[in-house]
Amino acid sequence: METEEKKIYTIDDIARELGVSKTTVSRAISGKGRIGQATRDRVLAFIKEHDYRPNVVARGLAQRKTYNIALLMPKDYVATDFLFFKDCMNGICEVASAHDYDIIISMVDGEDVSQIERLEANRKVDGIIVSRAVVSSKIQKYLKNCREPFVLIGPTSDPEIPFVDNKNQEAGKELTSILLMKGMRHLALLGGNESYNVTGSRYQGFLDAHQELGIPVDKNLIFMNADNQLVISDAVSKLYEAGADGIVCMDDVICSMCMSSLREKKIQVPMQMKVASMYDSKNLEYHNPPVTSIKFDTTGLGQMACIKLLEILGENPQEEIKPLNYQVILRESTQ
Amino acid sequence: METEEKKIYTIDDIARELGVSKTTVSRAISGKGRIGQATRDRVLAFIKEHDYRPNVVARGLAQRKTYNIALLMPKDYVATDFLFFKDCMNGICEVASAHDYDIIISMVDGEDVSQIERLEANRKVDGIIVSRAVVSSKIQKYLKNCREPFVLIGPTSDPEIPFVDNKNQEAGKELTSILLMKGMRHLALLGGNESYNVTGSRYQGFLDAHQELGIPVDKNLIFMNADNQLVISDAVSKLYEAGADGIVCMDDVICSMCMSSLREKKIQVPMQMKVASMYDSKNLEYHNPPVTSIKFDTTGLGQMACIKLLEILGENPQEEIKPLNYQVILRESTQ
DNA sequence: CTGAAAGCGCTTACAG
DNA sequence: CTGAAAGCGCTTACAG
Repeated sequence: METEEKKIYTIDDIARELGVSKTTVSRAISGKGRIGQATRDRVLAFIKEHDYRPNVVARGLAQRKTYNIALLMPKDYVATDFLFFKDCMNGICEVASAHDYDIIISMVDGEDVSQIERLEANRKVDGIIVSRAVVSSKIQKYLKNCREPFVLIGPTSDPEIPFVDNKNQEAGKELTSILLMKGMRHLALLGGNESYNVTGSRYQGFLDAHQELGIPVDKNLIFMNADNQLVISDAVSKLYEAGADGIVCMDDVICSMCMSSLREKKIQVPMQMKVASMYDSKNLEYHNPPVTSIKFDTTGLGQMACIKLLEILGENPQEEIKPLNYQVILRESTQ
Repeated sequence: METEEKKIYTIDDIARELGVSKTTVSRAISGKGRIGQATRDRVLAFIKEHDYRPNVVARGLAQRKTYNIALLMPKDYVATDFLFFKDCMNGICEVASAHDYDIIISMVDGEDVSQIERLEANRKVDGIIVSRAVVSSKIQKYLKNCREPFVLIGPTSDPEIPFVDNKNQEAGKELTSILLMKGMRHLALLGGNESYNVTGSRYQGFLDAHQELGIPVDKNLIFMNADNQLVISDAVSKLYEAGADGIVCMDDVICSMCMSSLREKKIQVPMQMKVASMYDSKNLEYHNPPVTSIKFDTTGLGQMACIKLLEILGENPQEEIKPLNYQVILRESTQ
């Protein structure tokens, strides 16, 4: 009686074959509404036997949901961020699919909001996850006027915006503490752009460690907005002359530039200068020498972002909200 | 009269306000079916004025389409592939959104087909693009039994499967030929992971060039699975001692690691050793010296994959089907 | 050229 | 506990 090798059942087919109403079938599947145990079992058995899967799109239309989540990614990003995005996406997809949501990706070109407009107009998603590096204040402002709920990955200064972020301050403190405990007394800091929140958090962690151990911070060894080779090269010369015994870099890119400055100036690492980074990347692992750094749980970050969004969407994610954690990895550069 | 600041119109609202039937509105929008010019203009004007956008999900349900395309990505991939996936995704998304399709990503873990099963069961996509590195024969077989149409990015030996691919073998042959014609006679090869198809194609290109020019290949200079700094460093020492006069690296990451090994060992490029890469990246361009390599049009590859799938889905992509090409860029490293 | 009606495959008050 | 009916927002034969 089947037309093809494998018939796709609808809820109507099932209702007819079982001699019940489709209301009943729907209830057996969703678990909502009262239904007799016997009836439910019959329906469920039939469904299992015939491998019936409800049409998610039709359900979505009736419920005014899509079961899709958009992930905003930057159209262009530097190689260093690759690991971050991959791990993050894995985390997001994992929890999304566990809740039968799918991820629609949208590539955002700089501050161009046209792709976001399109997303909103098409109404194919229930919410948006905005990944780090897409988050400019212009984009944030645009999103707030959107009707779509959203979650940011990365810091935000706007208290109304839900976000998830790494424990930058705690991690920065821990890394710094370890260096201090290893005996360094004149730590320099190469900080990133001060307009980023993450810069502030990491800086604070650096200060916290000094304070806790009662070791003074030498302000002359602190260089913020060190986001290009020239500034860094200059800073490295100065801090070396000022007698620094170690350099804490706020991220892997700064650290790479710092390492090549040191190489250029023939300052030996770790003999003449220790180096550590507050953000890990494969690069640092393979540097010569390998660089001590903090490894964040990026997959976990993606998971948390998705969980948070699902909560906003009214789902009840069963996943435990584990605090995001990190590891300090001590490599040759601080030995 | 509006409940919210911005009312979302449905096709019913428009029909009512305009005193026509929703059939008419639908026709004005879709352009299908006969409709008077005057009526159409009225409808279109109203739509524009009120910024009406049809509900894509509802349309999909009626048309039995989803306007979604799945992109299968490997859950884990090495750094080497990062640029490839990014560019590819950009190309795919570009074409897709020009045709009002969205991309749903699905992370495939090795040969685990459960994510593909889920995609199929949920019926949220009209077709699938399978990116390189996901394509195992097991996955191919599974997909052929799926009801979803699909296109592969990367090579396949199955003539029934639609695919797009870079001309890896031809390009590898061309690059190698040029080096041989420049007089090198002892070319070493640093190859990637042998489980990837692309590794085989590039290796074959390397062999083809030698064969065509009647120059023997020295098997002692061939190192496969050279995907980390240690292996590469070791290989570089060996091939140098074995008298190699040039190194062909299968991709940009291998090449970067190769270059830093050479620098460490104080082997001068290009004086003592020529270096070339079978896959370009910004890195290589900015290396010191800049490295000769093959530049593929990866964005174009993604575009073609999407165009091909859209054709299979019965769309009429206006994009021109330009043959995928590559450039050999000769830089200082082989001079 | 235009419209009433049925349908896509579900959900969900409402009534019994 | 169960079902008939209306509805989600569209499309598309069919009839005029």
